[in-house]
Amino acid sequence: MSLKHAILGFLSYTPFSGYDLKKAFDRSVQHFWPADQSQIYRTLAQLEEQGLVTKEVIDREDRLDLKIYHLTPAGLQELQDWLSTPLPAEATREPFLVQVFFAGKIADEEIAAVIEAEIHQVEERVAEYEDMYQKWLQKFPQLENQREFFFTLLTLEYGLRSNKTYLTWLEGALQRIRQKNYVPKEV
Amino acid sequence: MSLKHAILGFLSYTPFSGYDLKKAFDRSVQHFWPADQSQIYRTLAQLEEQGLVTKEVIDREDRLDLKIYHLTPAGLQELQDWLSTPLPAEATREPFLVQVFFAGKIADEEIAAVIEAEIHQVEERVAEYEDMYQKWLQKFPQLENQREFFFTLLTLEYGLRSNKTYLTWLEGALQRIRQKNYVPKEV
DNA sequence: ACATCCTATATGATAAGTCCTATAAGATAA
DNA sequence: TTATCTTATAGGACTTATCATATAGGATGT
Repeated sequence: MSLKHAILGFLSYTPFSGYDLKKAFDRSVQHFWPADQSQIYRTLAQLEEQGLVTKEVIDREDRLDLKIYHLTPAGLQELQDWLSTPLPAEATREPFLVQVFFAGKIADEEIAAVIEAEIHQVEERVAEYEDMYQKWLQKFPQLENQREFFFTLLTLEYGLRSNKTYLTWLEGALQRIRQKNYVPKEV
Repeated sequence: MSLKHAILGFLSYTPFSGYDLKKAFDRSVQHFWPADQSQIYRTLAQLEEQGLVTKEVIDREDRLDLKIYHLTPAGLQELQDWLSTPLPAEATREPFLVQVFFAGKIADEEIAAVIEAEIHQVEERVAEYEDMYQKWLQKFPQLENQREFFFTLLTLEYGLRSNKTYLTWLEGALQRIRQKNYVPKEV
């Protein structure tokens, strides 16, 4: 489970409430590790049980208690162990490829429409990443901890590159379907 | 759930037993939709309840009963509806990117080793896909239903292209880490 | 004044998938 | 002969994640 380690990762920078963790996920790793709000709270409870984080309860009189989670030394150790251990080959699930795989069962115009819809989604994603990347590039020279942000930017760079490749493939596929050119390419 | 639709997809070609479905998954879509054996049986039971498949029980005397599943007209309709409906943007989970994202918390040599391990995995995958692709290319001219196989090959082509892009990114990242060059690139 | 949104935490139900194990018999290898 | 592999189906326990909903107060807008 990476959610656990992603939470430890965020807490390794600064303590967080569950609520702020959710916002941190949505702002940064959402594209490769989305996190459900309720799952964050449940995972925090687990991490506390395991002694990897501690809970600081802040009594705010009128308002609800605020719960701030802190990384423990054991938590930092667990994070670093996980970060430096290669993961077993994962199985990505890509339902869109399942659609393409069985597209022989529907008409060309139908699969073409599905591919077009996918192209629009990917184009939006690429534009969004491009935007994020430019913003980071501008901020970068003034940053302390450039090494830390380098890794953040690496993941964005991956998002950009992989989605651009994806887009190229999608566009090529669409073209070949429209031309009724069902002959595979030499790759 | 795509497993349901992938099963309907296979059954749209020919009836299958649960056991043979598992083999079909492992031979073809395993890289983008792996299927657990017990889940296949459970999903087949569900599909039968929903009237999308029918079960033919073959009594083989000494041996265990063999259960062959057939697609119903409703099953074919469900498959075609699903195939021609664009999917909502999915959230891919990529634990490796989580590792890279938080790699600032470990030493360069440690993250470099993790990246190297990933490179090896991806190289193997690319070699495997290249092999599969060449085999298909040779078979292709003699095939009937070239259009159907075109879509199969498209997914393989995607696997090749995306993994090659991934490899390029991994190698670039490794190089920059080794050179302690933490400056982002213009993308 | 009323509605809606934001902050903030949390539970119940369900879905999807994994892992382990059980059962049963034929085929193959050492 | 014994062990392992392949064929063949299936249930139990568990994990991970999602969705809906509940509670509670503050802030903002119309």
